[in-house]
Amino acid sequence: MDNTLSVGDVAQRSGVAVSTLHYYEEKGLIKSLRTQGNQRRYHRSILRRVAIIRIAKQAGISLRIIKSHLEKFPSREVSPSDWQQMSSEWRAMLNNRILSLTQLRDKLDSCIGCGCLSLRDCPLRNPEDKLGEEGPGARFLEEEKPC
Amino acid sequence: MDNTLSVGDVAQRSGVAVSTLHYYEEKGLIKSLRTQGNQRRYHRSILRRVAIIRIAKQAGISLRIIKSHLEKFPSREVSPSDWQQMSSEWRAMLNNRILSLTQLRDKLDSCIGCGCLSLRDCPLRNPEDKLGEEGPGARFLEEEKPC
DNA sequence: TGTTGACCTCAAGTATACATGAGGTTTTAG
DNA sequence: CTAAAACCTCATGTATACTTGAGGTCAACA
Repeated sequence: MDNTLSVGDVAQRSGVAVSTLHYYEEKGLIKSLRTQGNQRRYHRSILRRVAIIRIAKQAGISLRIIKSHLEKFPSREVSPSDWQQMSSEWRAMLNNRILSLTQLRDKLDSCIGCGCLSLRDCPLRNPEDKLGEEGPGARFLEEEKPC
Repeated sequence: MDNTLSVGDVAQRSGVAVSTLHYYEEKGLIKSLRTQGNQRRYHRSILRRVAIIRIAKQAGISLRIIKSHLEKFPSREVSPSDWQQMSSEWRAMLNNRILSLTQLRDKLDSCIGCGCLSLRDCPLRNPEDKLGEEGPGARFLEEEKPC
């Protein structure tokens, strides 16, 4: 009761499992102090950190990316302005994702109209829609006779 | 050249790898006829089917879900009206996803304003935002002192 | 002080969605 | 007809994000 938190405490209060906290630590997203007996103890700021991780995951951001953002604040507590910067970056990622999905949906609509999937003309065939699959995923689609 | 397609043909024309087609077949999303020599041969309608799978995946729909939709048209060719029904169902999923992400983004915005993450009040802490994680994911978050 | 619940590490398992490679067969082009 | 390209199956590997379990230790309460 020395105002540090055990894993169990953090698990309960943050809503993630103990095993998940172990995992995050192993992956370098969070850190812990240890008692004499080697048990994890956390500063209260861990809750903010874990909340950030949860939020980012909800937004579909991978742990790898989240880690790279959090690494800017290794042990130091994440300040409001840090958070502000991170969240505005994530906002951009979210916007991209939303945009892609919206475009896809609208294409779907136009295809409901045409009922075609006539691969040559169907907007859904457009290989430019990558939807967040980064990297050179050079997909090449061949032509197809109209339906 | 009997107007059926080999896996290689389908791979090239649909833009998915041969191993992926094998995988889809194993998982029951697609089917093939076989030559005397046990090689896969596909009807041209496979291209539409694979296109649908690709589109749905882009929308973030899992193969399991895609399969369940495609199972309504086991071997029969997917007709325009089938496609219309599927795509309108997927449109709804897309809309949900877009909505969740948009809400998350807006909450992010309001949190940029407050800079807080004061877990009790922060809208981002709201455990109702499940963002497509179906099932009873009963997350319980404990309270936290405001920042 | 005892014992029970919480905690530790490390290995292995789970699920998704494939890719890769070995070892062997089939098809096709010249 | 022959050789290369394409194909086959089956096993194993990869990446992400964890969970589960074994075997053992620590801490808090009565």
